[in-house]
Amino acid sequence: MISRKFLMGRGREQLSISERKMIESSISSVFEIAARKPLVRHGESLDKSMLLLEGFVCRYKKDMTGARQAVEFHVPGDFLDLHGFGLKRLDHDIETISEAKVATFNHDVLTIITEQWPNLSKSLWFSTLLDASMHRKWIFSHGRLRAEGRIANFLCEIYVRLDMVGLVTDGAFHFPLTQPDLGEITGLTGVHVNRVLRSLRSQGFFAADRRSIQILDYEGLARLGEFNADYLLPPSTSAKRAP
Amino acid sequence: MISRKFLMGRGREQLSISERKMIESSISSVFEIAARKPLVRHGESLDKSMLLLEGFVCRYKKDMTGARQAVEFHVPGDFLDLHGFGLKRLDHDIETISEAKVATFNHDVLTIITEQWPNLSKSLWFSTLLDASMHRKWIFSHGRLRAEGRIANFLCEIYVRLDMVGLVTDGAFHFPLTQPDLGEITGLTGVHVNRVLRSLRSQGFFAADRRSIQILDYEGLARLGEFNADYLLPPSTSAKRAP
DNA sequence: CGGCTGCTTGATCAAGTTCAACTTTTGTGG
DNA sequence: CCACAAAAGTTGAACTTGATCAAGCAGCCG
Repeated sequence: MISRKFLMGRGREQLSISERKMIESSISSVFEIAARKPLVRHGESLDKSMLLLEGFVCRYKKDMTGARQAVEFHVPGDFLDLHGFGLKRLDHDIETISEAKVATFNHDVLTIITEQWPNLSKSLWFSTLLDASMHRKWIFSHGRLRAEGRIANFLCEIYVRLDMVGLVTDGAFHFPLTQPDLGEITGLTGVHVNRVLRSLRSQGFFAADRRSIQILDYEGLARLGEFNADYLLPPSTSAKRAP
Repeated sequence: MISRKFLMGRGREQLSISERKMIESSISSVFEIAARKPLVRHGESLDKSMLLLEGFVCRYKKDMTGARQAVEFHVPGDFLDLHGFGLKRLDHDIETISEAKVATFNHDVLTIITEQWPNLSKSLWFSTLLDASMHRKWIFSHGRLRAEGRIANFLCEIYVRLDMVGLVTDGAFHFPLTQPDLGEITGLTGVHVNRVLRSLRSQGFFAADRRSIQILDYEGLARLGEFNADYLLPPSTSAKRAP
């Protein structure tokens, strides 16, 4: 079922069988795309929205010099540009970080959902509210935390979000981000990310090999990064964290 | 009409007469509140949402030490906690900055709107998408701009948003924020805000008396703060900016 | 193989914080 | 309305964080 990870990561209301079927039948196409490719460019007009099925994707705003600030990091189960359904165009770019698999939903089908499927609509709205909640956490992180805290905070976020969609095994997960990527996310330079990562690694908070990370001390990272998963409103069945 | 500023600031779709009447009749109460008072505390469960009619309000996340990071600044016409309708509880606090006047909407009435008034629902959803868009601009500002740029950027934001709801006259507007307030918004200390403000003032970008600001060089501030009002998706009738 | 990108490390520099002191303004109670 | 306390505004000096500049090394892709 294509919507499975969406329901794991973003679903909070119970959906009926017919509602799930409606989601599945709303999909207009599924495609794969290589790493480091643009999915949406800011300002272009949109007539469909994309659900990420596999891989990692990031949204970016560019500064005057072309340097990028990431504004959201996406894991499987996330809609990538559902905001585009309401706004019709985006104020930022969307690009893959790893190779990815994506399902698309035409906006005219989403319009039918908003008109005839109130419970599903609410679920879509809810998903965009979660995006906003994640945005607020990033504002907090960038405004109040020092480099070490920001990085610890982001590691906690991705760990918890990947765990929600079943992509963490024994505290470890696939993590193909480069140090410059982390810099674009945390508002630091790649050089400084390098120094902080090493310090965190040497303190035993996590271990990393080429393309994956294992979290060794989630509690410690959460303390450093002042991280609390409540902002994700985790499904009530498991209000606990830190598996 | 109580929803007038909402329509000026957040309305993008044409609403019918009956839809406007529905909004007006959905209001359950209107109240006034003093400056520096809490409106919503994080985590508390919500059964109504508030529309700001007059005054300034801010949303905050607190760090470990109790220091606050503002995550959104609200002007008249903004819903303050519409996100609470979907999320049922907030991850942050909402507090008045000035004295304020607020209209409340019970969630059961909003539920009726989502079930029976698709066009109105979309308008409410759109308003929360604009909040997310503003959040993203703050992430960019905090992640990529230096102190001077961040402050210039915020001054542009508030100037444009207040202008949209008709609260700017000859480039001037009521502005009761203290320098520590600006620090909580921009992620800087009050001391540094002081130095930067003075530098901007002495360069002729704006003038300030006790409780108001007059923007003298919007273009210059926008350049400094890398500000572009597109992210607010201004009503198409006036895609122009910088009155 | 060659070149690009990322990773690593050191040295220097600049931005912004912290601490401290003092002045001005604002709000409150008598 | 005045006195006083609390908060905001201002300024300087020392200090810290992270950026910038620079250089060498290691993977990876074509």
